Amino acid sequence: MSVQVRTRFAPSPTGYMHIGNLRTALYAYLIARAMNGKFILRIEDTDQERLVEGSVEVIYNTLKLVGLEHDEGPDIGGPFGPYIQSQRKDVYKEWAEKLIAAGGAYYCFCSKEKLESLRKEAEGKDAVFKYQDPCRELDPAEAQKRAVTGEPCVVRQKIPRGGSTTFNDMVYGSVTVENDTLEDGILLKSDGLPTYNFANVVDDHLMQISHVIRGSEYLSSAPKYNLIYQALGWVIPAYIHLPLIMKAAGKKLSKREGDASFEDFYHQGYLNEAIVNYIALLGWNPKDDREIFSLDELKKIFNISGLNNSPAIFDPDKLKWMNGEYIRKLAPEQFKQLAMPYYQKAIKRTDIDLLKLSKLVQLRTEVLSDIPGIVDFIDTLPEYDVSLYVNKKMKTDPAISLESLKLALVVLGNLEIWKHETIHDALFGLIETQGLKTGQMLWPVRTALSGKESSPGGAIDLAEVLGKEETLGRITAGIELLSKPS
RNA sequence: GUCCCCAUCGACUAGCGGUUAGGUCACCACUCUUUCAAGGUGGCGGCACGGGUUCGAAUCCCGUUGGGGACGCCA
Repeated sequence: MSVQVRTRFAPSPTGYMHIGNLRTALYAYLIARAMNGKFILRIEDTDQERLVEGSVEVIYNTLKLVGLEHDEGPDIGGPFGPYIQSQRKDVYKEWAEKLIAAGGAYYCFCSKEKLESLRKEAEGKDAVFKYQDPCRELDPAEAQKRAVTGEPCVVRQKIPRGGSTTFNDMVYGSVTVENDTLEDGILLKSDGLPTYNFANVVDDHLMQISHVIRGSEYLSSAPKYNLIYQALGWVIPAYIHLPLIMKAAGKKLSKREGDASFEDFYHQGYLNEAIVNYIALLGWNPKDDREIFSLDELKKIFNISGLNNSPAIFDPDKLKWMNGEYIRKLAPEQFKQLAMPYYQKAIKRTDIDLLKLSKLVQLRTEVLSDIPGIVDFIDTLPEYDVSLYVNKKMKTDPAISLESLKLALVVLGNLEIWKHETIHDALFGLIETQGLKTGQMLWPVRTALSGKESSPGGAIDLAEVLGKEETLGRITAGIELLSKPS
């Protein structure tokens, strides 16, 4: 039996693309691709109150940015459309009526206010409100009559009394729940739109979704959905529930708690490839020791058996490391392109060879937003203390440094051609003739040029990038600083 | 409160009855080196606890503890 594998990503347009959501999308996509199936995008906008304008675009943009191309969806259509739930109202109504006819649901005429007050009352008793709906016992024919005449009502699921429901999950195995712990949840709201509980079942069936992939927060309600499938005589899809991604300290990863959306990371200077790679490994592993995977590679090797079932904590440190790996792999020109906006923030001078600079900065960048801090000395020499010239390992102190700088100033001043090689030869010539330790010359020069404890490159690199004039100026400034009586 | 799920280094994880419990991040040391990075080498560090089952348990079962989730006219 070879049924077409079809997976879907079904986000609600309620804001930004959460990292956990993205990972769900990634896995759904990878499972589809690995099994030669289709990946469908469906927008679950049945809660009109939570809609956030522009969030559908965020979803499209994010998926596009990270390369998760869908085969069917609102924007590109497909044989099972519409793919936006708010446009499928009639479909849900039709199936709700069929479900009622099949004995799997009933009309409920209880008011929202009544339920709310009952719920509030229960809260005080340290127990959770479980509603015994009198409408469940209504005569179906009469109930239907009332509904048809326009009396406000909802449709509730009719959970069988007694017994238990078991379902199988490809990650969690077999899960059994006593029916009596389940509630007669609302399937169709009074505004005629379905709740998730109903819409996802109807759409997954109608859109022929073979593998339902979603976060494990749905694990405990999955039996309810199965009851609907059964009542309607539908084939139950394969379930793949995913462990949740948490923040440190056992807190759920959320927008409130910090930077948990894809956009945030993206704007901070994380590369989308690195983000995808990192989250792919949060809850899945390839069974070997490799960790760096492109999306194309993942498409080939992703398999459900590598899925993990315990919650994972999102580790920003490891993401950072991985991002650094991706940055280092970039071609220098590519890096320069990506770094450009950050250079523009920190460097106003126009005489800097940014490609040369990039070669120095690239190795030292983990996140693109590090860049301004790395190159902040380029435009203007920071004020620094004489103590920077003291370095035990380099065997330098202010006195030696002063001598070295004076010598360097002359030799470099005489240089006709200003490039790495000539600067190198000039300085090393000096080191040899003066019998200096390498560091005794190079450390003072590097310090004078950067005014910083550490810099993206050594003395020669910095001199080359800064240019002759600026180099001589900064060395002169260093000499002045060191000549001042302390 | 009720129900469901989970449990290997600080973090991500490999392990699926017999391993010196492996890898990666982080951390530390050393090394390379004209700083810092990057690279190389090494180190630190773990099977939550208690019972079983078994010749033998990280691995199987039960309980405890801890963590997470669900219990909305949210998804």
